[in-house]
Amino acid sequence: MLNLKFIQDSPELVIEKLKKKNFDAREIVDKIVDLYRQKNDAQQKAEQAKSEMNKISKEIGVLFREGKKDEADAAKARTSELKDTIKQLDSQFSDIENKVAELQVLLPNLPHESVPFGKGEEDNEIVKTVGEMPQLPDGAMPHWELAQKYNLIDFELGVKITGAGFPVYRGKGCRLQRALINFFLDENRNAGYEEIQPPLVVNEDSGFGTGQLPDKEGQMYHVNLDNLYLIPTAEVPVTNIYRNVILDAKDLPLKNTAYSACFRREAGSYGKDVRGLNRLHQFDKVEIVQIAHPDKSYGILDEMVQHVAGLVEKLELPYRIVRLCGGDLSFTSALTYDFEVWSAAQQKWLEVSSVSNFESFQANRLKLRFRDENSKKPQIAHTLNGSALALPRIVAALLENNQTSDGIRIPKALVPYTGFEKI
RNA sequence: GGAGAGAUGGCAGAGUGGUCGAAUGCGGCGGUCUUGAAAACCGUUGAACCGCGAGGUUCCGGGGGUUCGAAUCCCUCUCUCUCCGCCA
Repeated sequence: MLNLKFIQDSPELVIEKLKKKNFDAREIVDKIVDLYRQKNDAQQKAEQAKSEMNKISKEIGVLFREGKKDEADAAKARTSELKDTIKQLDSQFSDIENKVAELQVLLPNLPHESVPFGKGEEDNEIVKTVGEMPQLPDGAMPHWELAQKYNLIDFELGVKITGAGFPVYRGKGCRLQRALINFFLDENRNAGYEEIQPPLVVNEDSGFGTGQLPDKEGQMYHVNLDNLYLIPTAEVPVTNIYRNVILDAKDLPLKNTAYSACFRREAGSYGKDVRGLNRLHQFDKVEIVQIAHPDKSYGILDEMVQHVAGLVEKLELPYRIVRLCGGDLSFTSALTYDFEVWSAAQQKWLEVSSVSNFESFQANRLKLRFRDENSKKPQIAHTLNGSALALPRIVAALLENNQTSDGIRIPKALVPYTGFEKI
């Protein structure tokens, strides 16, 4: 969420910048500014009254100790009115504060300067395209047919056991999965990321911290009985490691990587692009997360983009990097680069990674701060994350792009992990 | 699932109605000493909000209550730990 003082100080800037996200913030911002003033007013009055009350209470204490009971009782009489006033001002203050907090959470993050204007996908900016699109042999198949032909993935079985979007992998399909996970984790570790194995289920506070709650509740599976949520990405538990933490500036940037299963309800997205591995309710992903000094976060974003590009290149997949336009940018992100790989049989670009700088948006919610030697006060850090990488669409592209008349070729970098060169 | 205990500063751990934002120890930071370091000694060391400032307010798991006054008493919720049972 955006910092209150910042909204108060530059309301027009907030409104102007959010236009790029096609978000009309005027009404909310105006209300916040107005309420903020009221809040401070109530706070000052309440604090003044409390200050007086504290003073009297202390006096009474002294009087009692000196045995001056009568004087003490007289002083007590003076407090009853003050008590009522405090109660009233306090509730007024907290009412306003709650309202402000409710409104504050409705404002999306401000987009970065470089974010292009636009409504949706079609307005995203293609930063670069790398690699050659393969010419497939006659009779080339989409990955769901290949998966069946080589007995790698059974979608029907998943339906039986759970439902659509929960595929069952088997045999070499499983080994390919494990190979990718290990490959990604090793590559990330070599790039300085510490590996984490987080819980796959999180509480409400964690969901709020990274921005899934309260607004996007419908996207997560909810365990009603315990009021816990299945994670939609390892970003949630990993970033929440640092909730309510004050870090030392010299420890920044902090780099973590984690493999996890991810669970997404994907409500409302049925029908389109859900064939095969294109969109699942459960999938595997290796995530990278960084906690950064605000001055460094954009340099780090570039570094993360470079790192992810390296992974895709080692897998020999044609890809492109896309800078999301304002309309396609997520609620929490300031700048996002999507990685899309070419799925040769589907003749489609598939998103396999999303690398974002959230600046202080998540950190504000998380109360994630760091202490600088120069500044006495802790300040809010920046958070970034990206997929490195999400498996299903990588698998889809690998199967489709590398199919030959006598099997599916495994990219060289992956062979030490799979233990076979061909499926 | 049954029974019990507990939640205090970065950590450990005192504190059971008033000068307690909180003893003490460890850790951190600064200094003295030293060629340097260790040890020892001295000092210092939480956060949020309001205010131009002086300063003020709040925070001892969350919420509510009693009281002039609550870390301390009462109610309630949550969480953690221990033992037993079951179990990967």
